[in-house]
Amino acid sequence: MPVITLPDGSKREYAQALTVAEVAASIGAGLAKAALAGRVDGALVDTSFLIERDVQLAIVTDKEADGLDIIRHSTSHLMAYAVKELFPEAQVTIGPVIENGFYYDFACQRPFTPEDLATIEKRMAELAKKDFPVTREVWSRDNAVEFFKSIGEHYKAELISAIPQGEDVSLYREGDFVDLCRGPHVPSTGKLKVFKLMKVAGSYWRGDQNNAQLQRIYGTAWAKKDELDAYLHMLEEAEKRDHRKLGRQLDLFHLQEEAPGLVFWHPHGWTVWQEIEQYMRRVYRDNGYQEVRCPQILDLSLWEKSGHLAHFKDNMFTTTSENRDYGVKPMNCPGHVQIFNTDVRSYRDLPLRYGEFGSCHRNEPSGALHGVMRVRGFTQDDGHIFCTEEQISSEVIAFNLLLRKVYEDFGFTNVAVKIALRPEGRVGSDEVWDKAEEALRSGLRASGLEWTELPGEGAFYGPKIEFHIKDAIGRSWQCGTIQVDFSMPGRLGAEYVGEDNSRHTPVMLHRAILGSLERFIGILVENHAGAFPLWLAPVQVVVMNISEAQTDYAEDVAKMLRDAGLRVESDLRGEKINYKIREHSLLKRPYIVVVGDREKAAGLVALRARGNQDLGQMSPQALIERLLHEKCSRSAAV
RNA sequence: GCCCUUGUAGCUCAGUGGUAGAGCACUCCCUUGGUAAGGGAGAGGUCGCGUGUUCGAUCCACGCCAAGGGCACCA
Repeated sequence: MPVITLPDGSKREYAQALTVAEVAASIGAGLAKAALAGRVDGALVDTSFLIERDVQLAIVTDKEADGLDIIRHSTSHLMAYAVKELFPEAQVTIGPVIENGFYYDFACQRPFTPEDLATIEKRMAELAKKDFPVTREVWSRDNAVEFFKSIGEHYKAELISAIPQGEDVSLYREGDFVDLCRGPHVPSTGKLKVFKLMKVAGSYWRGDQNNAQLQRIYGTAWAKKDELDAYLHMLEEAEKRDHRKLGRQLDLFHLQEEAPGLVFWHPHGWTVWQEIEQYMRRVYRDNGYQEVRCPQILDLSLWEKSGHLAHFKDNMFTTTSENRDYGVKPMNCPGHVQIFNTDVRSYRDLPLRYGEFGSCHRNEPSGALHGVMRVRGFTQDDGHIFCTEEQISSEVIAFNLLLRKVYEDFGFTNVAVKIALRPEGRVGSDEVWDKAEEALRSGLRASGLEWTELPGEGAFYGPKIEFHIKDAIGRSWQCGTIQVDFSMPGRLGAEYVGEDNSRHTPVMLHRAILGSLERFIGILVENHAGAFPLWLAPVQVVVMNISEAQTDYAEDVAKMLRDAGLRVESDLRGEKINYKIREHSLLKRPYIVVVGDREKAAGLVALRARGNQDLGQMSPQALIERLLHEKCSRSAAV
């Protein structure tokens, strides 16, 4: 007779086998009502699961992450049910849980419109209200295939056919709807109360663009209404800090039809860029890199040799002159190798590090473009380290440290590390890949970092470590990378003379900290919602007069600040002080200096900081000291 | 590249088969005001581009371009 151990350690003995739901009911009516599923010896099961032996059991409710996932999963089935009722010709495929919600992919001739979403959502609410029991059935694989074929669900039949013969599959039934699913699901549709369909999109069957195009409907689902509201509010906030919107509002950059994926940097945006570039230039200098600059176009034969042409022909811009074909540089590495090759290098020269603010062009697919985050013309803080195999580990360790320091200076501390391993299409033998992958792992181990591994995601010439940073609203972006490359130096004829006085091929490490300047600035804009820390702010302080009588004094103050190296704007227009303050506050200027008769008479300034902070009066010298200190510390407002 | 949606003034957006409208921004005038919008006047648009249907197209149809949301891709 089963003895059930609950999460608090208490044990309950029952006279006979019983379901999770019955255990919940025996504990209390409230819990019985809240029960969405059970966790039996760590495995999630339906509330209908029959317990026949001694187990550890937890009743899963919407208070925990697993419960919410089950709600989301069941909501995706509910949506499929509604779609099948409204559009019987649609075929169902898969409908997994994702962050904050779920989606379901349908094969359907008729495209779903935004209006359809409202209709589907309404039907879902009706079906939920009917509180259909959601029941689990176990079928043999072959019967299931037969069944789905018979009801015209060919995608489902294909999915089940992939399951090994002889295995059973589970089907879930709610009302008139049956779907293949591993489960578990909520006990009845009435548990699904808080959901919203978000958008329709295209997708591919099994994620392969050679397959049929499906229609995906995304939805979000929550345990409580206020959680949904909070989520929708968060999305609104995210929209407000969209870099494309802020880029226009703050006059940082623009894009236009004639130059898809190419950025026009305006004076304010370029100021931010320059500040970052100068900072990174110091990083190069202080860490043993020599800055270089290579041609924008190179004879196609070089890209053939490097292997880039074979892999990325369709994504390269080319140009022709006097019967010669050139490739616009999509990468800086071959250029750096050319510089390396201009001299006989000794093992004593290694590691040799080159850095470049490398302007690259890649003809990205039109659908991939996204503001300044994914563009066709971009600039990498690209560096290449020529070294020996033995030096890889120490270089990886040093790079790690450096990257963290840089990210911290920009206000990013949440860094996720991933290793992308050998892809299917690659150059080099398996032994070389083994060596390269292990070199990266050992570098991370030595740095004391944790990482996750991404099989198949590496570059064609080598594995890479990727550094992803999280912005202020929790989105993750890949920025930094370091990649081991045993192939390209050999392909491009790079050599050094070793201690043994014979020639060797160096290892090449490709590395970038920011990734692309364009993307990094986009992330910075969104992370700070346009309110740049003082050292990056395009305009650091605005000086304004209250009336014409203080124009000269305001100009004097502005000059003092400018002479101290600060980026100053003065606003001496004959507008009311309220109006001017509002305008510059909306532009997120860090500091506003106001001078009226009182300040002029006393030789002082009144200081106002971003976020409605009145910092009172002070002398221009004290102001300068304060701002210079904050600027150098790179911290947010002191 | 694929699917869906969108494209009207500098920006945000209304609108109509009979060659267009608001708010903000802009220019000028009045106001010289002490910490987030003072008042008045004015200027500003080949309605993304092209072809077709029509007596007539910004509106309808088709094609193209670009953007947005996804998918696929990302050296």
